[in-house]
Amino acid sequence: MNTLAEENYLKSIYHLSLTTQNVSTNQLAALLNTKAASVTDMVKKLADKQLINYARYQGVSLSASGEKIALQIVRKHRLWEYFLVEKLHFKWDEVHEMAEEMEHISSKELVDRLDKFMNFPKYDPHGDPIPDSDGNFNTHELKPIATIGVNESGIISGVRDHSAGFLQYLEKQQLTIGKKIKVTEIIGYDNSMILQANDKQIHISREVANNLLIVI
Amino acid sequence: MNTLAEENYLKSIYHLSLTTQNVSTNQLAALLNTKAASVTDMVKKLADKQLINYARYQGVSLSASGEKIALQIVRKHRLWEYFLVEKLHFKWDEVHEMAEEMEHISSKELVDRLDKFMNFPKYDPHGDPIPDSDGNFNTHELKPIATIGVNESGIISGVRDHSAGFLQYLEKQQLTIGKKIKVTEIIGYDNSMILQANDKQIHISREVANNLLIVI
DNA sequence: TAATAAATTTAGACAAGTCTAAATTTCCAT
DNA sequence: ATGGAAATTTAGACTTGTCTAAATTTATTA
Ligand SMILES: [Mn+2]
Ligand SMILES: [Mn+2]
Ligand SMILES: [Mn+2]
Ligand SMILES: [Mn+2]
Repeated sequence: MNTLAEENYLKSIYHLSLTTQNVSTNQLAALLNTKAASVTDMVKKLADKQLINYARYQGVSLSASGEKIALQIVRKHRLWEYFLVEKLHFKWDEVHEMAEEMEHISSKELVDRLDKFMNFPKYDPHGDPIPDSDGNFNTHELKPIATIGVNESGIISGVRDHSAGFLQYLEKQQLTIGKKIKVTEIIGYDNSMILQANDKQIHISREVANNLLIVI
Repeated sequence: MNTLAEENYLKSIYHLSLTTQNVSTNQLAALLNTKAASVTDMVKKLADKQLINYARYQGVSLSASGEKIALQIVRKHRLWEYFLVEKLHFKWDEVHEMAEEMEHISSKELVDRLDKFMNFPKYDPHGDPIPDSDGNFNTHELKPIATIGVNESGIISGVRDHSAGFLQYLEKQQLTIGKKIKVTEIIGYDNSMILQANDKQIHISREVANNLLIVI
C-alpha cells in the first residue's frame, strides 16, 4: 500500500504533531535523519496521496486517512515492543530498533492476533499507550517529576526521552514503570531532586526530572 | 548489511540449488517474478560482494558466505511460520506471505530468542527443516507418495507444492503432517492412488501423489 | 519598514532496482 | 559441422528516495 519511507514519514509527522500543530520541514528532516530538500519531495508525494495537508512554506499536518495509517504503525511498533519484552525477555532499552523494523510488517490480521495473544496490553514497555484495532487509546495525564513539589508523590508512568542510555540509567536506579515516588527535597542550587522510592533516597538531576513522567 | 532485494535473490538461489547445481538466469527470473535482464544485473552485484560464484552465461551458485546468509533467512522464514501457526493459530496455508516479510527482520538475537521461546522446533508447519543458530538442520529422506507401491505405507512429512490451494486441499482431506498413510490401490488408467488414512479411503490424483512427501 | 537571517523549495544529480529492445553466446538438431 | 532457437547479457531508460547547491520565501530585528 504505502512504501517503507512513506510509513516512516507519516509516523514522524504523527509524533511531531503531538506537540506542534503544523510540522515543519526542518523538524521532519531532523527526526528522520535526512535533509530538508528530501522532506519537501516526500511531503509533496504524501500530499498528492491525500495523506497529509501541505501548503508550501507552511508545514504539514496529517489528514484523517494519514492519521489512521500512522496510528496503525504506532500500534504495531508498541505491540511488537511489548512482545519483545514480555515474551522474549528483552530489556526495555533493547527493543526500539527491532520494533522500527517490525512495525512495517503489513498484515493487519497478524497484528490483531498478536494483540490477542498478549491479552490486549494497554501500554508498551515505556508506558506509551497502545492504540487498539480501531486506533483508539488511553490518554492519562502525564507530567514530568520536575513539575511537582516537595512532599508530592506519583507513579512512574512514562518517559520523555526514549534513548537506551536514559532507560539504562533508570533501570539501574530502579526507577521503572509502576514504581511509586515521592519528592522529599529540591536542591535550590541546581534544581535537582531527592526522591523517596523503593525504600531508598534517590538523587536525580533536573534533566532526569524533566524526562521522567508520572501520573498523580 | 544486505538489501531486501539481495536477500531475496540469495534465498531463491539457495532453494533452486537444492535441485540444480548451477542456477540459471531464467530460473531465477521465474521464481522472483522478474526479468532475466534484472537478474543479470543483480547477479553481478552479488558476485562482486563474493556471495555467489558467477561466470557469464554459466549460471550461479552460492559461495560459503552466501549460503550462510541464505540459511539464516530460511531459518527466520520457517521460525516465523512456526510462530504464526503455533502461537497465533493461523492455518498452514495462511502464513507464507507474512513470513516473506518477517524473514527480513535483521536481529539475530531476536531470532535466537524466538527459537528458544518456541522450544527449538525442528520443522516448520509444512514439514521443512528449521536450521539452527549455526545453520545446521535435519535432513530426513523424503519421497513423493507417487514413488511407493501398493501396500506400502509412510508418514506424511512434507509437501513439494507450497501453494495455498494445495495446502487447503490437503487440510480438507486431513492429509496433514504426521498422518500415517498406506497405498491400497493404484488405478492404472490415470495412475491415481487410493490411500488408507484416518480410517478412511482417500482417492488422490497422480499430481497430488507427486507433491505430497512421506518418510518411510 | 527594510535588510538580513533562517527556513523552505527548486534544480540537477546519483544509486538501487527494475524494464524493454537489441546484441551476443550457447545449445541442439539436423 | 552448422544454422536456427533459446538463453543470456548489454544498452539505455525509468522510478523511488536521496543529496548538494542555488533560488525563493518567510521571519526577525534594527
Ligand atoms: Mn520505540
Ligand atoms: Mn516504546
Ligand atoms: Mn513459506
Ligand atoms: Mn514453510
